[in-house]
Amino acid sequence: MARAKTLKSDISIEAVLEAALELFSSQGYGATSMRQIAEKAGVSVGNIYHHFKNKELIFQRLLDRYWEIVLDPELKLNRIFSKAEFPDDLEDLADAIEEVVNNHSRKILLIYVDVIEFRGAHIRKFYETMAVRFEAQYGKNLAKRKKKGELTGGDPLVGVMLAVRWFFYFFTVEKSFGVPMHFGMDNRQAIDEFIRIMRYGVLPRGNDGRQPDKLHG
Amino acid sequence: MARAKTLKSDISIEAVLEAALELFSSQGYGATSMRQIAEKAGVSVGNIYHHFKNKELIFQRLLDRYWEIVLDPELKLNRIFSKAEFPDDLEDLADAIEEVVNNHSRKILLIYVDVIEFRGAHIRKFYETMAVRFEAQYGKNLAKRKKKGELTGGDPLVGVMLAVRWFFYFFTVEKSFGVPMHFGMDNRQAIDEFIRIMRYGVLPRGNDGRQPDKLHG
DNA sequence: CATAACAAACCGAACGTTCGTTTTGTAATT
DNA sequence: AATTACAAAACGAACGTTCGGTTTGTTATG
Repeated sequence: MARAKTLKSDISIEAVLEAALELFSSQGYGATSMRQIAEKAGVSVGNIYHHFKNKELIFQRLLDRYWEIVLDPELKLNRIFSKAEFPDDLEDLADAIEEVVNNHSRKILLIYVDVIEFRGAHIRKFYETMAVRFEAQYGKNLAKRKKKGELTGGDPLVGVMLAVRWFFYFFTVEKSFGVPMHFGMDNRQAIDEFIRIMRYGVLPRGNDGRQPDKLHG
Repeated sequence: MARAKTLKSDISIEAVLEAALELFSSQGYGATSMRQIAEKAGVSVGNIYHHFKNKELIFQRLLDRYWEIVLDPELKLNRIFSKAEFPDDLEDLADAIEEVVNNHSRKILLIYVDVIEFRGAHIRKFYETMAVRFEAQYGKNLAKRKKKGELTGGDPLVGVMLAVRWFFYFFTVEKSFGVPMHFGMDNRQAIDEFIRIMRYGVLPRGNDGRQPDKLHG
């Protein structure tokens, strides 16, 4: 099959996916009709079914695209991961995550749609394998730094994951929940505070007489 | 109007709200029909409209109930807030938040439904006033402790809000996203690590040569 | 090069249902 | 008798998917 046909298909498929992304992320999955998608994409309902077997496969495809993006080694965020310089990379992590959230906020909303309407069926694997992915990227280097006394506490991998997950969530609330400055300050300031807390904690250093490895109370 | 009529009404209203909560939190708002709610509640569609003007008011009512719960001064979590003992109260905060999330996970999912289907219209106020509420509870005591050198860094109120919001999010992912142990460890362990990081940070204390108030890089 | 056959892209109506809300009653309570 | 709780049918739509075509692009053939 030659190029013109492929091109026509690709254009229609892309229009359908784009329309569906906009509608699913602003109405939910079940409340979005195929007619709405068709109208928004500028194609017929029959044509959608020519390219996609059913509605759920459209949804699945959109989420798969998001996983492709966030797992792409060329993504700025993943390049920071591969350098494994935590906690020195916290500022860079925050910036890169803000960029991902700003560029892909609608796809991120699909995660919540999935949680509600599919009980997380299409996102489970990504979250279940999260710890393993971070271990693969940061494990070696963190172990080395811990051994050299450059990091303290328990498993430093938790620090990485906490920071990353938190930044994703924070920027999503700011952008998609419609509550900018929900910490009572602008993003930059809030991120600086988070980073400080993650690096140094909230308890003073030096003459506080408390041991870092002793749990309180 | 006397008691028997009120009782009948209350029973029906409660059944409708309970049915709607289950359906909205597992299907989304737009994909849940009034006939489904009626059937699940064991009443007629007409009867729902007798008690509620329209579908959205049911949804609104459910969220209002959640705000009532989380803002109730008698709630264990709010009693911890009122004592304002951060960061000593971190363990208690985590426990109380886990309890809220476990008891009200469906209502919490409505927040995400609102973000997607109503662009956060019914939840905005709660998040917008978050910082102010924390300031009212913790502001005075944190300022005192900071002045006495018991806390370090910038605004300690950020530490409280970070902890609380993070705990809510973490437990929600564990419970409602269907990915228990998504940090590669059980809840208890993960929470212990978070608390340690929030108190002491990930950088060692003592001979690290870095000043806590100096931003990195 | 022109043409016919073929395959894929595309369309819109139809199938068998379902929807939010209103209307018109009945039953129960006051 | 008046009011409230409740039910079921009706109003004016809308839905996921299939079906029976039409249109467009490609390939094979003379």
